Amino acid sequence: MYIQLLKHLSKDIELTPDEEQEFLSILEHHTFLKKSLLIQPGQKVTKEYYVLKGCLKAYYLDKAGQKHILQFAIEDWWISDFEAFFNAHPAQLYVECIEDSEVLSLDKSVLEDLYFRIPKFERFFRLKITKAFVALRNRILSTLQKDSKTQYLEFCEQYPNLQGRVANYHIANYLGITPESLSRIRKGLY
Amino acid sequence: MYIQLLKHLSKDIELTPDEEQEFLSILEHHTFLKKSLLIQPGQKVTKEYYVLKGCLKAYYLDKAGQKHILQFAIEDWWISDFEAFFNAHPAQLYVECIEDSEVLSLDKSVLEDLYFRIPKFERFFRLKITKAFVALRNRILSTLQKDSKTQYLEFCEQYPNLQGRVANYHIANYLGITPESLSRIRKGLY
DNA sequence: CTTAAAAATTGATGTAGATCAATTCATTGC
DNA sequence: GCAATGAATTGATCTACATCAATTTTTAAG
Repeated sequence: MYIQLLKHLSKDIELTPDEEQEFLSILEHHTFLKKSLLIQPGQKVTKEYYVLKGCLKAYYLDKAGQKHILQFAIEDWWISDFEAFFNAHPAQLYVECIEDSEVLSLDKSVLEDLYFRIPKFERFFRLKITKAFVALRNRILSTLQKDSKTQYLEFCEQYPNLQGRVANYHIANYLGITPESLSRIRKGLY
Repeated sequence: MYIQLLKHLSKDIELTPDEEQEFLSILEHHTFLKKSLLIQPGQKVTKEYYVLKGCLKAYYLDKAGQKHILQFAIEDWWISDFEAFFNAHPAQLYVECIEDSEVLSLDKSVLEDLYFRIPKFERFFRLKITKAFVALRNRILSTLQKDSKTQYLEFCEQYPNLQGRVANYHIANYLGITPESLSRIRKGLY
């Protein structure tokens, strides 16, 4: 069942079968329908989610009512309002299913317990957050440096599994441009 | 001498005097003149730097020869090409002193040794990178959401110690706008 | 103090991408 | 299979900020 997740862990740390079992035992399995909200602004965020199946987005709704997508997540990705999760602040983001989805949830306090018992997991999540940091750094470099067309092409290259699966207006939103502009970019104008 | 740094550590972890000494013992002290390069593209990056005194910037030079500043660092900040440092890739960034500076360097392999001996330090750097991740997330949210004027005002609010100390054209570059535009923003136009 | 170099400002003009308003195309539920 | 709703496209116009070209102000070095 969770071979996928064990393989995911093994990319960064080596676990004994017992440790693997211990990790699996602290996860909870959930299924959600499309449009379900896993997180809403104001809520306490005690969980982060590993996607077994489906597709989700994390977005911010600004004062003017504009959505801004910060992250997508499909199979084998983690998603949450990480700011809120890490700092025990109220959520600022929505996390919503774009497709019917199946996820495993990991509770913060249970995880912190685990860190003390098996420091290897602290290492795992340090490495994970480090990669996320690098990805964001590169995203900022892109926005500073590249025009929208290049950013779109790089997005398609970097996330070939999202292109086609996620609506174009979502991608446009993620890239910080309008659906109209993205349409023209895809037509080869600009 | 390094009270500042010990205080910095104590914000996130509690150390015994022995552990504090052990940490200090693995650091190296350096002084650099303004314009010195601590890191250049292509180099191996084995160190991250804690700023005791002075001011530095980390920037990327794109194919068109344009600079893009990703980070400033003043007293009590860490700086490096973190992508290269974490992933043992060749540097993509320059790290350069904007002022004469005094830094402590921390070597990656020595640090990883330390993680095994004292897992508390793995925790410390996990928390550090987590905060850096959150800061980047908020920076992306800003660029998606806010006009240049708002971004500039927020920059001044968030880094009151940098505003005034760092040249405006550096700040403009960091924000991804031209010095001309920043000048007009500061004049109240736009 | 003087001069050169670096930084900031100002004005005129250009442009990528936004916005607004239809229109067409695709998907979903009945 | 047909509305109805959601998504994508197209065209006309607008705007925040870029670019280019001087000019002025500030800083630093001899």
